[in-house]
Amino acid sequence: MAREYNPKEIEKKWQDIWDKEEPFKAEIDRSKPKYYTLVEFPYPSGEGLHVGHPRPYTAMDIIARKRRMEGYNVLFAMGWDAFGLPTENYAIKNKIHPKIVTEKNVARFKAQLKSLGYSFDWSREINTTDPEYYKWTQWIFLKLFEKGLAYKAEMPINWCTQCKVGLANEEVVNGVCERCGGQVVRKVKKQWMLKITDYAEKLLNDLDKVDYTEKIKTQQRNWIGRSEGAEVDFKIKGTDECLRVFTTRPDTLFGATYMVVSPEHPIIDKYKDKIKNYEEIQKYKQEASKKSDFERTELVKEKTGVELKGLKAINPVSQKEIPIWISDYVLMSYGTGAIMAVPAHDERDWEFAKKFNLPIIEVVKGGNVNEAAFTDTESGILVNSDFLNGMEVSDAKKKMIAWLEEKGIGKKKVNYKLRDWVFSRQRYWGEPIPLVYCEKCGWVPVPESELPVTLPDVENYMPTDTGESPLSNIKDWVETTCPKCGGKATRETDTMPQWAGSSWYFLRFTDPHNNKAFASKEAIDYWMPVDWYNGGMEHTTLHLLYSRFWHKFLYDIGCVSMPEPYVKRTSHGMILGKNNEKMSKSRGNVINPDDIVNEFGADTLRTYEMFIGAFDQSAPWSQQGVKGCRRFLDRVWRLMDIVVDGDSYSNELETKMHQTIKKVSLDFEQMKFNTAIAAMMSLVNDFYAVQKINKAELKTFLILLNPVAPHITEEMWQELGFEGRLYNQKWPKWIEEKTVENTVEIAIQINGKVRSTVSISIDDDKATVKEKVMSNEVIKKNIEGKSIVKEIYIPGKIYNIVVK
RNA sequence: GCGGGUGUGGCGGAAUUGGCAGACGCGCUAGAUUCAGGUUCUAGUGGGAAACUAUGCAGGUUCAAAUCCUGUCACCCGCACCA
Repeated sequence: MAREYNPKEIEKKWQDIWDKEEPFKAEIDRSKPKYYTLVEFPYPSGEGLHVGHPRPYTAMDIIARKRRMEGYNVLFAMGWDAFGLPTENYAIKNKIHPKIVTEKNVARFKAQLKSLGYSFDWSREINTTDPEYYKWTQWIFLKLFEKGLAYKAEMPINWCTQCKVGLANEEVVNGVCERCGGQVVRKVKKQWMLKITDYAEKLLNDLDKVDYTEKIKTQQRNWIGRSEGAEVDFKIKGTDECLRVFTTRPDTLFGATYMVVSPEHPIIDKYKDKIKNYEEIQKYKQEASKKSDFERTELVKEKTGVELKGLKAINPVSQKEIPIWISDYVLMSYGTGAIMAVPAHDERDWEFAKKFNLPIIEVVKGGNVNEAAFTDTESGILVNSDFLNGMEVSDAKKKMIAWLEEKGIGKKKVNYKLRDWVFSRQRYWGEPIPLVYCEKCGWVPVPESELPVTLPDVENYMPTDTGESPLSNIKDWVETTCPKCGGKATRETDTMPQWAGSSWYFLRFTDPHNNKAFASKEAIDYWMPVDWYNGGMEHTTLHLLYSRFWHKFLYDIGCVSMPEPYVKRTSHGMILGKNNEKMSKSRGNVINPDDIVNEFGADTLRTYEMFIGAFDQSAPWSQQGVKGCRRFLDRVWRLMDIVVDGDSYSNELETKMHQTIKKVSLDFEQMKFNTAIAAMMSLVNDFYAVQKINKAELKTFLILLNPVAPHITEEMWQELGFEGRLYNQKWPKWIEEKTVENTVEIAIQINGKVRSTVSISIDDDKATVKEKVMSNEVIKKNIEGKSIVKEIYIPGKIYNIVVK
C-alpha cells in the first residue's frame, strides 16, 4: 500500500524544487520555437487572492506547461498592477504609506500564487509602482507628448464627489463611480488627454488581423463606434457664420426642419446679443450642467429644450429659414455638438418635434411620419427632395454628399464614438506626469536622463478639496527649474491613471530588468507578439483598446516590430457564489482560496476550477464539487497500488488511451478543460475496472494530468522511480487509427425510435450489418407483417428501418 | 431600445458537419468493509406501473432534431438619445 496522499507535504516540496531548479525560467533560445502566454496581472488588493483569480491563471498555466512539453520555449510571467485608488484610500485611512501597503499586499498575493504552483518565471516579476518600471511608463508618455498625442484640454469631466477625482467616461458605471459607487457630477478641469482617436481607424481595421473571439471583436467595434456620414454647414441668418453639423443621413437634408445645439455649444455666448431669451437659455444651461452625462442621456426620458429666439438658420438645400433650439439630448462631445433635426426620420427628433410642435416633412417614402419616425435606411424612395426625388436612400446619400462638396458647404465625414482618453488623475498614488510648466516655454518635458520623476515621500496624501492633486501641496517638489531656459518652473501635479502601467506591461515581461530601454530590441523581436492572452470580459474594451493603442504607437515610432500586440485573445467567465450571485464581501459569500488549499490542496483547487464548467461562462462555486475533485486525485494517487510492469499500452486499454490523449490534447487547446478532466476521470474509472494499470499507461496518464495537477503527478512520477522530471517529458501523441474501436454497438431504430442494439465490426459493410440487424429477435418481431419502406445506415452509428 | 449570450435530471454540466439525450462530477438509494465514520468499494439513479414520455414554450422541415427553420417566453451580460 502506498502512503496516504498528503498534498500539504508534497505541494510544498515541489514548489521548493521548482524555486531551486528554475525549470520555468525563460531565456532566449533560438533553437526552439517561442510561445508567449499571458494572463492579466492582478491589482494586489488588501483582500488577497479571490477564487476568481486562479481560473484564468490555471487555464494559461495548463497551456504553458503543455507547450513546454511540446517543445516550445515558453514565456509566462507575473507582476503587479499596483497603482490605484483602493491602496491610496487604505493608506489615507490608516496613515500608512501606500508604498508600504503595496509591499504588504504584493507579498501576500505572491505567497498565495506560489502556493498554487504556477509555472511563472518569477525572475521576471514586475511592479508598476517600481520607479524602474514607471520610468518607462513616463518615457512612453513623453514620446506621445513629443508626437503631439498628449495635450491638455479644458474638459467637462466626470467628477466623483466621494473620491474627489476625475474619472474617464468609461469609469462611470450607471451614473456612479465604478470604484466607490459615489455620485458623479460634471466639473470643468484642465486635463491631460491622449489622442487615441487618431488611432480609431487602425484599431478598428486591424481587428481583422487578429484571432480574438467574435464576442471580443464585436465589443471593440462597438466601442470604437465608427459611423459614416457628412458634415454640413448651415448659414446663420444675418451673419457670415455657419453652424456645422454631423449627420449620417445627408439624404434627408430636405426634411431638416430645425436645428439643435448642445447647451455647451459656443454659438450661444457668441450671439448672446442677438438671442432675445438669453436668461432663459442660461437657466437651461445651468440645469444641464448639474447633470452628469448619465443623467442627461439615461434618466431623462422626456425631451427638454429651449428655442434660441432671435437666431435662425438657413437650410442649405431648401433655403428655408429654420429655428435653432438647445437641448441636452445633444452632446457636445460627439460630432460637432450640433445637429440638423429631421423629425420624419429620426426618433429623437420626432419626439422633440411632437413635443414642441415643430414641422415634420416626409422625405423618404415608406412609413407614416405622423405616427412615428420612419428610419429604414435599407429601402425607401426619396420624396419632397427636389433633385433627389425617386432615388434610393443609399444613392441619395452619395448624390447629396457630392452636391454639398461641389457647393463647398459640406463634405463626407467619418465619426467615432471613441473619444480621447482622459489621462490625468488628481491623486498621489500614480505615475507622476513628467512635465514641467514654465512661464516662458510652456509645457516642457523632463529630459530622459532625469527620468523617472519619482513620487516624493509625504506625510499627507489626502486629496485637496479644490480638486488638485495632493502633490500640489509639496512645495519643494513642485518648484523646479525649466529644463529648457533654466528659469523658474513648476511640475505637473496630476498623475497617470491605472490604465497606464498595464498598457505596456507585456513588453516589459520580455526584458524586465533592462535599464537602457523599456525592453531590448532583441527581446521584443524574439518574444513578441503575445501568442495567447486570456483575460476577463470586463477588460475587453478599455484595457485591450488602450494597450493596443500604445503598442501601435510604439510600432509607428519604430520601437516594436509588429502592429498588433496580441495574436489571440480569449476570455473567462466569472466564478459566482453558491446561489449564482456575484461573490462580494457584503453578501458574505466570498471563498478564500487559502482555505481550499489548506483543506484539500492546490491540485484539488486547480482541478476544480477547471472542472467547474465551460471556461468562458460563469459558474457557481460548490464545496461539494471541490470534494469530488479531491476524491478524483485520491483515486489517481492510489493507482500506485495497482501498477504493473509494461512498456506499451495493454490490449484492453490501448484504444481508450489513444482516445484520451486525443480528447485531452484537443480540449486543452479549445479551453474545454471540463471535458478534458472528465475524460481523464473516465480513464481512471477504466483503470480500476480492469484492476491494473501498467507503467506505460501510467506515464502517459501522469503527463496528461500534469498541467492541471502538477504537484501530485510530479510526486508520483518520482515515487514510481520514473526517469527525470515529469515537467520536461514529451507530450504524448495519439495514433488516429487506434482511437477507433473495432467493435461498436449501434442502435437499431424502427421509424426513428430505438428498438434494440447490435454489435458490429467496424469493417462490416452494409449487407453484413443488415444481416445482423434482421436476425435480431426484437427487430424481427417489430417488422413482422409490415412492409419496409426504406432503410438508412449511418456507418458505425445507427441503422434505421422505416416501415408501414 | 440596440448588440451579444444562455435556457437540458434534484444540482454543476456533457452531447450541435442532425444519428442511442443526460458523458464526467455532485447529491441520493441499497449493500459490503469498518468499533465508528463526513473513509473506501459494489450496484442503482430523468419521469412513468407500463405503453410511453422527456432538452424554456408553440409550430415546421426530416427516416431521424437539444442541434436546422418560423414564432414566442424567461433570464444574464454589454452599450445606451452617438445625430
